[in-house]
Amino acid sequence: MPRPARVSPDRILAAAAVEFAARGFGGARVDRIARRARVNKAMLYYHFKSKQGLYRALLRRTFSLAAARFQAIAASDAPPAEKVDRVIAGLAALIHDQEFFPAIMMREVAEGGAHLDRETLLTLAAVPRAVGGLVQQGIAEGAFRDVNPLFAYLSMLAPIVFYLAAGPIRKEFGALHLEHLEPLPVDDFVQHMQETMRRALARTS
Amino acid sequence: MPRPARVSPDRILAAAAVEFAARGFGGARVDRIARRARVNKAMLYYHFKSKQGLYRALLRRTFSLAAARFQAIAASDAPPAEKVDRVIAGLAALIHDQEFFPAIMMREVAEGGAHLDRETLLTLAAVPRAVGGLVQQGIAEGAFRDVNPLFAYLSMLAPIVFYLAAGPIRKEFGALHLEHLEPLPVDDFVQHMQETMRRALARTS
DNA sequence: TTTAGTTAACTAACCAGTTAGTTTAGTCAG
DNA sequence: CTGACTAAACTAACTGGTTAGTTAACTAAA
Repeated sequence: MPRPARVSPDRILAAAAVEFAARGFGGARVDRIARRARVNKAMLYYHFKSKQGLYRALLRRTFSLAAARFQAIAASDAPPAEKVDRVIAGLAALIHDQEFFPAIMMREVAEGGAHLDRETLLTLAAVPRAVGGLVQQGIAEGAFRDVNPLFAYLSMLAPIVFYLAAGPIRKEFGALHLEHLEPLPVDDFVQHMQETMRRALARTS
Repeated sequence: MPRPARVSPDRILAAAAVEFAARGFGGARVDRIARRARVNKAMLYYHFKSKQGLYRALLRRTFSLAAARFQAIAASDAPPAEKVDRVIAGLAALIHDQEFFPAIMMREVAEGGAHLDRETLLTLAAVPRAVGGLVQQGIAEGAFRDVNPLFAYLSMLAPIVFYLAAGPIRKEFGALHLEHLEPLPVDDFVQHMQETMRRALARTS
C-alpha cells in the first residue's frame, strides 16, 4: 500500500497558479513555486515530472472546470437568452473562485499554445465549443439572429476576461489619479455585458 | 557631430517586439533579440540601457501610436456611431501593421503593469481615455444610451485584441481538426463587432 | 583628438533538473 | 505481536548550462 502523501499536489498546483499567472511560463521560477507551496523542489518534480508538466496539469484542471460549467448551462432547459446571461455571470463567478484564471488564459492565448500538448489543447477547446453550441442552438430555435457562434463566444467572454485580468493595472492607474479609469464593481460590468449581448443577439433589430 | 548610427534602434525594437510578444518579458532572451536584429548585444545595452528599458521603449512607441489613432478619430466630425465603427476598424488595421501588439497588450495586462514606469503607464492610459471620451460625447449628444464609457471601451476592443492574439492557437486547433474553430477572415469579425456595438450603444432598444 | 558607435570576451548570478540518501507507513513471515 | 523488508514520500546539496549585464579595446567620422 502506498504511503499517503503528506503534501497534496493541490497545494503545489495552487502555488503554481499564482506564479504562472503573475509571471508567465518563461518568467515563472520553479524554486519560487516550491517555496510558496512549502515543498521541497524535488517533490514538485516527483509529482509533475517537469515545469511543463506542472503547467499543463494546472491548465487541464482549470479549463475542464470552465468547460463543465458551460456545458451544464448549455444542457439546461432555460431559454437561449437566459443561457447567455448565465454564461456571462458564470465566467465571472468562476474567476471569482480562481483569480489566476484570466491572467493564465490571456498569456496562453498570447503564446499560441506553445506549451500545450494535444490533450490539454482538447480540454481548452471544449470551452468555446460549449458556448458556441449554445449560441447555435439559439439561432436554430429562432431566438437569436444569424451570427457566427465563435464570434459570439469571443464578444461575450473576452471583455469579461480582459476586465478581470486588468484589475491590477487599473489599480496602477488609480495610483496615478487618472480620471474615468477607477475600478468599478464586477457585477456592474457583468450586467453591462449581459445587456450588450442581449442586444447583439436579438433577432429583431 | 555624432557619427550617424549604422544600426538603427528601430531594428532592435522590431526584433524585441517579436521576442517579447512570443515569450513575454520574463521568457524573452536578450541574446535572442540581439541575434534577430543582427546586432551585438552590447549595442542593445548602449541604446536602451537594460532589458526593461528596451521593453518600456517598445511599449511607449506602440501605445502612443494607438492613442494617436484613436484621438484623431475622436477629434473628427463624424457622427458618434461612425466614430465607433472607425475605432473598431482602426484597431484591426493597427494590429495588421503591428502584429505583435495584441500578444504584448494581453501579457502586460496579465502582468498588472509590473514592468511599466509612470511615463509608460500614462502613455497606455491615453488609449482608453481617447475611446472613452468619444463614447461619452456620443452619450452627451443623445446618440448613445447611458453606458459607462470604460465598459464600452472594453466591450468593443477586448474581443478584437483577443481574436487577433488567438490566431496562432486557432491554428493549433485547426491541426487537431476541431470543427467550428477554423480561422475566419478578420474583416468578418470587425463587421460583427461593429454591428454588436451599434446595437449595444443604440439609444432606442 | 574627441566622441559616438561597435565588438568579442567575460562574469557573477541564476535556474531547471538530478542525485544520492533518509524517513515513514504499510506488509507479512514467524 | 514483532522485527525485517519494501516502496513511496521526502530532502539537502549539487550540476551543467544559461542569462542579464559589463568591460576594455577598437573604428571611423568630424
